[in-house]
Amino acid sequence: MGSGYVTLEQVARHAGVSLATASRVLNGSTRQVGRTLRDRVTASAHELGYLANASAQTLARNTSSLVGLIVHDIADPYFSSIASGVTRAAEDEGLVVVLGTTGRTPQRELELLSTLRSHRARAVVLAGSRTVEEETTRRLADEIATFTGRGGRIACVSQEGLPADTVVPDNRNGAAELARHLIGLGHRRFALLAGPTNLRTARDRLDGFHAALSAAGIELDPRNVVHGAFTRDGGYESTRRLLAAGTDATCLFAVNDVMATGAMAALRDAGLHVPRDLSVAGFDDIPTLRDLTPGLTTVRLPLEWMGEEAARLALSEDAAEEPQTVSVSGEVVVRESTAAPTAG
Amino acid sequence: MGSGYVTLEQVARHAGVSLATASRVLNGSTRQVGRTLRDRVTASAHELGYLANASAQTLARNTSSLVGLIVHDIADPYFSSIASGVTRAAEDEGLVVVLGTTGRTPQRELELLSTLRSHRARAVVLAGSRTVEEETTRRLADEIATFTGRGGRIACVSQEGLPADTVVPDNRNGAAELARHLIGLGHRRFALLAGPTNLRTARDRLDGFHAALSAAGIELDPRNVVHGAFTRDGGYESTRRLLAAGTDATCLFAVNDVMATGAMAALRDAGLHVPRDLSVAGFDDIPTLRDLTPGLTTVRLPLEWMGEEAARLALSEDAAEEPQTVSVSGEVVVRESTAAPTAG
DNA sequence: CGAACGGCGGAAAGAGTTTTCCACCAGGGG
DNA sequence: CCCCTGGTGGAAAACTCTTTCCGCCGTTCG
Repeated sequence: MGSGYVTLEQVARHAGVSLATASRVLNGSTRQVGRTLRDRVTASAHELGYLANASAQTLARNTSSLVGLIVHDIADPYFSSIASGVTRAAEDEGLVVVLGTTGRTPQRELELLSTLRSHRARAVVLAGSRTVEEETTRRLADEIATFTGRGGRIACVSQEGLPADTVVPDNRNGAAELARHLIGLGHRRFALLAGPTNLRTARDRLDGFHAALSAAGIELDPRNVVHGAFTRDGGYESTRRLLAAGTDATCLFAVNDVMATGAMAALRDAGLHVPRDLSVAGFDDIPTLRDLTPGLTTVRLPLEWMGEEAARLALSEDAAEEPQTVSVSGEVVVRESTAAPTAG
Repeated sequence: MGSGYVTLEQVARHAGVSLATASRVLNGSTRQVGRTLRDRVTASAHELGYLANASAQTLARNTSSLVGLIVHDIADPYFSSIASGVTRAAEDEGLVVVLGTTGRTPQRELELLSTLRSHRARAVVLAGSRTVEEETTRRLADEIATFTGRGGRIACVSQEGLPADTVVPDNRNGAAELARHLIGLGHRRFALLAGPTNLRTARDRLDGFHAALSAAGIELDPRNVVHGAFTRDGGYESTRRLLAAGTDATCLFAVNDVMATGAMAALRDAGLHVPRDLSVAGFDDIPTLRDLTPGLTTVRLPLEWMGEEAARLALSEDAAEEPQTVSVSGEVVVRESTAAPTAG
């Protein structure tokens, strides 16, 4: 019946053994089966083309081989790098990755988590920065609690403050170190492409940058801080607004690389030369963007590694009582998009 | 027992109805349930926090809500763009995407397909070019036949010749059109970054380009055709070899954008200016690479759309007897990386 | 030499749904 | 007044495995 699928029972019958024995030979590992029967079963299974029904196994074992991966947008190289690490780690363990994309909708994130729960996913990696809004964070925390309460494991990338293991880049220090480097080049007037106001990651990078400026006694003109989408086009748009309003900055810091890319495009379109007219720096060191010219000065994050590490955390058996946090520091990578400000 | 999960039976008992009724209210749609009981059931389900067990449903219904997506490398923007389209289409249907990465190993591709079969995936999208090798293609075709024979559906992106629906870019014509444009600019001596010798996509683009040259009476110096990996680093390396051997070409065509990116980097490192010293063109129009400078002349493929379309094909109910092929044509996009050859 | 034991095979009880069939009830036509 | 019909609820089989428990056999210890 079952649309042509061979069942374990058929294999057992073909081999002349019981269901239990067939199961023990082909899947279960707990108990030994005698050489003779073992061979008969494997031969039958092979001959009939048996393939275990994963759903039935999940149901019977009450644990699946699924690992969830939730990202905002898989086409964004930031997330696809993380995804690459996650899949590598999961596939190493013989697990299967379920990919969900939120499109940056908190509601969708909850739905996905619930779907994964209904599939009894063994673990979930949640990538993508949280907003600072109380309400959605609380609901997400609830959903996470339910998930872990049911025996699932969760790890987050870049989302501190949730009740789960977390791999979190040191955004503040990375941005601060970058700021110090730029100050060292001689810059004093900065413009900031700050991203969305409510995005945690954006805010942390901003804060770190700002703190370093303050420490150096540098004021930041509020008109030089412009908010916009966390995307390439957001960077482009923000930069146009900045230029339209007129700016005295000699250096522009975009809180991520894709925004910086948009900024460079906008500057180019405006006939400005980087770094001669304006220095530009980003954050993340997206691999695909390493070939931009001029090369983008940025803060390198080991994105694939972060994905791998998150997956490892989520899959580790030693369920620590307290959520662990792995902090990863960024490394300032100096390229040609930044230079000393031209005199004047 | 079941690690805290609420079962349908508990809901039924709580609502004072039978299992069948509860199932009909909460999941099945075939039959009507009276208003009173319906409300009681939904109320109980909500109160107890019921969430259906997807594995049990898959088992009982004998069809799952999983859609497989197999790519070579999710960090490659080519694949992540396609993946973005596939996930969008799948999520629109309320389905869940299972992501598998092959690392370009044919063996791994077979394993993944088998895993997806064991999960009773409803459909699979297979992205990534095939090699021209008979043996692996045959085995893949076998596996695909088994899959579809069991009621699954498969669609391929960019892999003609398999027994499945296919979305295939018109690589030959795209490359030919690009060649004609370049010839129109005045180029006569071309160098080709040809990618791996055994990769179907690479070969088709090569052939199309070559055909257009021949049609224009242009000879291609075999020493100007260099093979290498289909990656950014492959492009870099191939270009270095080309330069080391010395070349008289005025225009370099890389069979995909990421190789072209590597080529531009290598040229830059060699102190050559694009397009003054050498024009460069690619293929794909990867979104993330649109901000390179100089802008890369290339052939645009609607990658996300191709992923969506493949998913739609794989999910369409009207299982046509014969595999369908959707051909998508590329559009030459002219940017600054190509120019007329400098006199001399 | 009897009893305890260790190893291995099988029967059967789940795991959580869906779905088929049957039963019941009210209403309408003969 | 009886029978058939249409609508609704329930009992139970099915889906495919895993795993517990039980029984059998041949050893080995006391």
